[in-house]
Amino acid sequence: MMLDQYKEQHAYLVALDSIIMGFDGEDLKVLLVKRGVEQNTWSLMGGWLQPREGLEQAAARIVFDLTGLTNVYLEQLSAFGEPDRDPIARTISIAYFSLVRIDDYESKISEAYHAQWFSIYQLPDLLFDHGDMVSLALKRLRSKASQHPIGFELLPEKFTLPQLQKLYEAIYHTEFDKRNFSRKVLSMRLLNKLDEKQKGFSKRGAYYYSFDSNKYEAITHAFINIIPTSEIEL
Amino acid sequence: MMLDQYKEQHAYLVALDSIIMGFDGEDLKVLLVKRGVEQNTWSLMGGWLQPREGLEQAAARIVFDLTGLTNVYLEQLSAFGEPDRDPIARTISIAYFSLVRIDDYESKISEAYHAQWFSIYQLPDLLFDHGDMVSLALKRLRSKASQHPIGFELLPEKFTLPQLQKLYEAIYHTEFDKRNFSRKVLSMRLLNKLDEKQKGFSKRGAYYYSFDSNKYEAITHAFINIIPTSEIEL
DNA sequence: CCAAAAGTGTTCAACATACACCCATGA
DNA sequence: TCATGGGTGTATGTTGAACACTTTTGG
Repeated sequence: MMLDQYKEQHAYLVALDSIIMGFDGEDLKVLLVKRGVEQNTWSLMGGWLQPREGLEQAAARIVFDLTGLTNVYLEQLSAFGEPDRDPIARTISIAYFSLVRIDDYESKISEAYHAQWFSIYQLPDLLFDHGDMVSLALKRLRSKASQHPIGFELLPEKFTLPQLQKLYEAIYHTEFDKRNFSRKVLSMRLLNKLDEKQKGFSKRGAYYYSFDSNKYEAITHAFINIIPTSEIEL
Repeated sequence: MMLDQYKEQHAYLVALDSIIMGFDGEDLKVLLVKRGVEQNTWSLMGGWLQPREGLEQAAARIVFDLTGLTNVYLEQLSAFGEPDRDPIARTISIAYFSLVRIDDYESKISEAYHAQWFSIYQLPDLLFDHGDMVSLALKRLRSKASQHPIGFELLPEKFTLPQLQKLYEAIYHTEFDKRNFSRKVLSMRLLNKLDEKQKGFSKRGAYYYSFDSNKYEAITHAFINIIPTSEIEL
């Protein structure tokens, strides 16, 4: 039974948009699609909230529809609700940002949406306020990644220190000193060095490491200051 | 003209809830009300999104309705949308947190809502998921206040260093060494020391300071590490 | 004159940064 | 053998944290 006080109120369309980010070894990338109404403009992957869905659940469904991936990193970014943000009808959009392992995605890609990865630093014009969403997502990623180990969501299980460094350089769009970087990263004692070396990329081969999430869970305040403080822009 | 693709979609009620925080010189406080449907339970101040309103605009209206204050600090916290969060009807709520100067409020308070300040560390049971909203707001306040000068939103224009320290101690629920605190805070060079001393509180009287927002605008990365890093919980 | 709060400096340890050379290997 | 990327150590300055005494003044 709905009370009168509720009945009198306007209702609104509620959409979700996902900023899906990946890392290809060189660049930080965003996955864009050409969707329904606006076939001329690149946009974020999105969809409508369904009646019995939670918000994060809906965002996960939308990421799954495009990438075939489950259990990806997902974090609510912000709700966007300017009255005219969508000229067709008033829509409240809740933006989620999502980090995926780009190699996993390659194997599961759905062709239905003509999806394409773009460097986050060279994006085309985007639909509605999707450009704002991406800017905000990058800001959030930088601030989060400086204090939480979410970078590993973008790398394979096994990765080398040079790969990890390239990733952080892509996120912060700058370069780090490799000696200081490796000292800092190893001093956290959250990486396990494997016996195996990467083959085929460099002649010498770099050791693989894996991130130890159990150790991370066991201690708090662990992931502080991996990035030189002078490089952090908040 | 609305496209069919839009017409087929469900629409939802959209509400806004405000976590209004203040500081009384000792404790960090949250302003709660007893509202409409649920007169037995304390809840956050909230309201419905109106058809031509932006989200932040609506949140500002709601804060104004309760406190009579305009130009308060307002930041979107998160959207809450679990299907059954409101048992009466499915509602998406967008929570904003807001910082007010508690003395300004005293002079403008509206009696209509039976509002009351509660210490954030001793809250009663709250309506729906409002308890989660407050927890999240506190987390956000801590993380934000450690790197941005938003604490001043909770203090009068003129404040003493002991007052500022008490504020940060309330936010982080801990104690700081006053020698280290004043050194750090003054080393930012964002406070102007006034000639005037506080009267009536202590015998000696503490100098008043004011926050120089122009200087803050002029430099970036300014407000880093006011809080001893060991005290920051993110 | 005394109680209560304000104000102030130093020492030590930890961390951040800058910087350059040798190593391993496939081609 | 050489070119390419991998890996490591040291010295210096800066910052963070711990710590105690003197000053002011109203009652």
